Amino acid sequence: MTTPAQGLHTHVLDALGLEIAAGDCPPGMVLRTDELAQRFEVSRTVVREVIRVLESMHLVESRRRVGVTVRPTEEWNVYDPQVIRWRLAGSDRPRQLRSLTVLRSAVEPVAAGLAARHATAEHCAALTECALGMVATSRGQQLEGYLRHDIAFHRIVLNASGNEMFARLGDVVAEVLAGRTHHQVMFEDPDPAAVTLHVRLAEAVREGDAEGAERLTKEIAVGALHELDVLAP
Amino acid sequence: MTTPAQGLHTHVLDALGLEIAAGDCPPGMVLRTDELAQRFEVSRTVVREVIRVLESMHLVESRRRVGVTVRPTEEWNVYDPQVIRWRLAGSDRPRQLRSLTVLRSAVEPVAAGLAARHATAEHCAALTECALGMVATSRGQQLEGYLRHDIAFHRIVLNASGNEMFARLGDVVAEVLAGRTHHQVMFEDPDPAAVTLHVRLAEAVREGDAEGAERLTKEIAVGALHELDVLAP
DNA sequence: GCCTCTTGAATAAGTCGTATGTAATGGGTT
DNA sequence: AACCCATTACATACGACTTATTCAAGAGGC
Repeated sequence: MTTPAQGLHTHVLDALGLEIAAGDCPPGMVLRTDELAQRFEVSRTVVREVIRVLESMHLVESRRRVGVTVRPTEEWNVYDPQVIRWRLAGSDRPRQLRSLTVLRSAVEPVAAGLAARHATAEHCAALTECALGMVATSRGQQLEGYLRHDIAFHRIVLNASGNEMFARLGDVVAEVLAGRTHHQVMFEDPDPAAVTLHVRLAEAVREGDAEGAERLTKEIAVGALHELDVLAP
Repeated sequence: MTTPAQGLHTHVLDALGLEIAAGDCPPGMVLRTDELAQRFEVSRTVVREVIRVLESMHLVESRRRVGVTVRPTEEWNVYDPQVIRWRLAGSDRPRQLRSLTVLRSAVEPVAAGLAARHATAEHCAALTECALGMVATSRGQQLEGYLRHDIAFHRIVLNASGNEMFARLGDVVAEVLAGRTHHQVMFEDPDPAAVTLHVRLAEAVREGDAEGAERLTKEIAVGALHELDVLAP
C-alpha cells in the first residue's frame, strides 16, 4: 500500500528492514514466514527472498523449526548503505550520526593525504569546482545546493585517494551529510569556517601537500563533531 | 559440489559469489537464471534467492528481459565480510590485502585512542592477556596460536573504542590477519618489534594514554604495510 | 524416586515444479 | 522513421513434498 510498489520484493524488504533497524523488533524476537506473508499480503516466495537478503545483512537469522529471529545490533552489517539508510530513518539517528562522523574523522584525513599524492588533474579540477560551488551556495539559504556540492567534494577526495575501501565510503558520507542537513533542521547557513577549510583543502590536494590536506580534513572533521555535540546533545 | 552442502542456498551462493569476486565473470557479463539452475542442479527458486542476495551486495543487477548482469567492482559492497572473504580467496588477494591494510592504518589508531579513554577493566585485562599470549607464541613456529591472539587483541581494541562502526571492523581485521598468515606463506616467526608494540599498546590503553595508544597503533600499521611491500610487491 | 538417554511426533523452514503476469527488446509493418 | 506486436527472461505466485530441529513422553539405569 501507499508505496510506488517498484516490485513487491523491494517494498516488503524496505518495510521489514525499517522495522528491524528502528528497533521495533527487539533482538531475539521471532518472525514467521507465514505470518509475514499474511501481513504484507504477498506469497511466501517473496517473503523468503526478503528474509534471505535480511539474513545476508545479518539482521536476522533463519533456523528451521524455530523461525526467523532478529539478531542483536552488534551483529548487523552496519556498513551496508541500505542498513545505514534504514537506521538513519529510525529513532537513534543521533547516535548513528555520531558513530559515522567519528568514522569519517578517522578515515577522511588519511584519504585526503593519499588524494594529495595521487589525484589526477581531473580530480583537482572537479574538486576546485565543488569548492567554488560551496562558496557560491554558502549564503542565503541555499542548503540543498550546498549539500550537493559538499557531498560531491568529499566523494571526489575519497575516490582520488586511490583506495577502493575509502572510495566506497562515499555513499556513507553522502548519507551522513544528507541526514545532517535534512533531519536536524538547519536554519542557519553553513559555518563560514568550514567553507574556507574546504577551499584550502582543494588547494592542498592540488599542490600535492599531503600533510596539509590531512590536517585540514581533520579540522573539518573536528568541526563536524563539534556541530553534532551542539545540536544533538 | 563435494561441499558439505549445509543447504543448497549457501552452496550455490558461495560458488557464484566466489566466481564473481574472483573476476571469472567480467563486469557486464550476463547470467541467466535457468542456466544457473541447470549448472548447479537446483531449482530456479534457489537460484532466484541467491541472485537476490548477490543483488543486495551490489555484485549483480537483475533486469527483466536482459538477465542478471555482473556489476563493476567499484559498485560492490566491499565492506560485507562475505564479499571480503570471497575476494581474499580470489586472484587479486595482494591488492585487496593492501587496500584493507591501508584502511586499518586509518581506523585503528583512532580506535586505539578512543579505547584508551573508554576501556573498561575487563577490556584491559583481556588486552593484557592477549598481549601475553602473543609473546608466548611469538617464537617456535606457533603461527596459529599467535594469529588467534593477534586477532583477539585487535578485536578488543576496536570493541573498547565504544564506536560500533569501529567494532564492526573486527571481522575485517580478522580476515586480513588470517589471510596474511595463511596465504603468503610465513615461514618465519612474527616480527619481534611488532610483538613489543602490542605489549606497549596494551599498557598505554590500560594507563589511559590516548596519544601513546594512537602512536603505537600507527607504528603497528606502518609495520604491516611495510611487510606487505616486502612480501608481495 | 530421580536422572538420563532414546525415540517419535509436531512444526516450520527448505526445496521444487509449474503456472501466470509483466516489462524490455528486436524485428516487422505501415 | 515511427509504431506495433511477438518473443524472451525475469517477477510473482501457489501448493506439495522434504528435511531438520525441537520438545516431550517413555524406557531404562542409577
